[in-house]
Amino acid sequence: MIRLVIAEDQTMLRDALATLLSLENDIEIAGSAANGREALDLVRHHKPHVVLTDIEMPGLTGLELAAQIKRDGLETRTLIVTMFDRPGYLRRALEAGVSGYLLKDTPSTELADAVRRIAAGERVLAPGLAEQAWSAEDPLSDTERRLLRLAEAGMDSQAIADAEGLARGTVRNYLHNAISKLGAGNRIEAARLARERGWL
Amino acid sequence: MIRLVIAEDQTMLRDALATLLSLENDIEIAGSAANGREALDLVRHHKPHVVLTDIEMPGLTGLELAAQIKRDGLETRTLIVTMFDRPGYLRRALEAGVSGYLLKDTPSTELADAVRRIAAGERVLAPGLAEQAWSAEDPLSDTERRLLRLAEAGMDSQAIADAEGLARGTVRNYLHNAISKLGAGNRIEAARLARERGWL
DNA sequence: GATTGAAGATGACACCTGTCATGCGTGCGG
DNA sequence: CCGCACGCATGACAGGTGTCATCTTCAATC
Repeated sequence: MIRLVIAEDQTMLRDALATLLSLENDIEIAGSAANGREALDLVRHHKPHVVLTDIEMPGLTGLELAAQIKRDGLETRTLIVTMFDRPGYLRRALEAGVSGYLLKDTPSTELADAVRRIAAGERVLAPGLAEQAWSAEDPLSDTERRLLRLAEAGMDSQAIADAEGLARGTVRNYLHNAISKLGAGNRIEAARLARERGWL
Repeated sequence: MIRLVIAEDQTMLRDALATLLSLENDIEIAGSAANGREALDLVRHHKPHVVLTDIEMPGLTGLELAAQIKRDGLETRTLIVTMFDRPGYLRRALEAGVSGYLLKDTPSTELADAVRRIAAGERVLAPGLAEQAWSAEDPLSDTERRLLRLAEAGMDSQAIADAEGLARGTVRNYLHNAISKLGAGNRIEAARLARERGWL
């Protein structure tokens, strides 16, 4: 019997997946969580064989959840199920030590099978994503990424500088670096490109 | 027996919902589609009592699907299930003549009930969204909306002017109008605000 | 036919951005 | 210890942006 914890912030999908998987004879749902923090508590308490998790969740992302489970030294393996086929995400997922990475447009019939294979110690990757994973390294530094996110929200250089305790000119330097690394023409395009590639 | 067609572009959620709802004794899945065009074909062919559809789908959106069903004079009622609680969406949905509007973080247990009530001719709205619907009218003109979308992608005023056959100054005037209507500080913030409210 | 109003254009001004050269500390490997 | 990269800052310049007053068309309306 495979013990499974589900973490997914969309209630409807979470419920549906739980119902679906509980129909399998060899899978038992130990619990389901609407955010990463709850999921971590459930994993620590139930020590399931597999945790099936979304990436983008309030509080703690699925990637951070996976990393924390590793750090705790738990045996629980992580299966990421996400909407995004952005190259950067898969790379960061593998670095976080996940055992599987599927897209939300995988047929649900393959899901139970993926859970079984992961419980058995195999690695399951969405087909066609494997090579793409190492295609382009994320060129952004942490600071560039952080400032780009603020710029994306519409803050001007001065506002970003105030928020980050930097000088206005320094903010523009960082954004300039990000823009040129990404081959963009301005901060808006840079943010868009970075987001498309999963670097934001 | 309620005949139901499902339209949802995420395979996993589509499958899961179909499985879930087919467990109900009084509901029968006549078909499921991954985009609006397919859904329209299925509806025209099967004439189901209810079509459960996402909004954002490739090709034909759920709102356009609902409007087309009305135009065809079919009896099929539409139930929108979407991620977004943007006020503009609900307003446009009601204008398109839908019978129900639920969010994807509704518990899936309420879904079958919503389908039944819609089949019975009732109207089902996500709680708390009802009043919000008419809260803020979309203040943007079509041109402002179009130019704002281009600006959002990172194009500068000159590039937008070239693309739209306008003068650079005119583009800036339109964006200025959009910015001030939305109470934003610049075009980036304006685009973000408009998108959050469902006006883009 | 005169009036009104919307859509688009122009020009001017202050301010913001992108770019680049340069300077200053701090820490780290040789 | 020296050098040197790195993070951060400064100043300057060209070009982009936000704002506003004003003008021209052109179609709708009275």
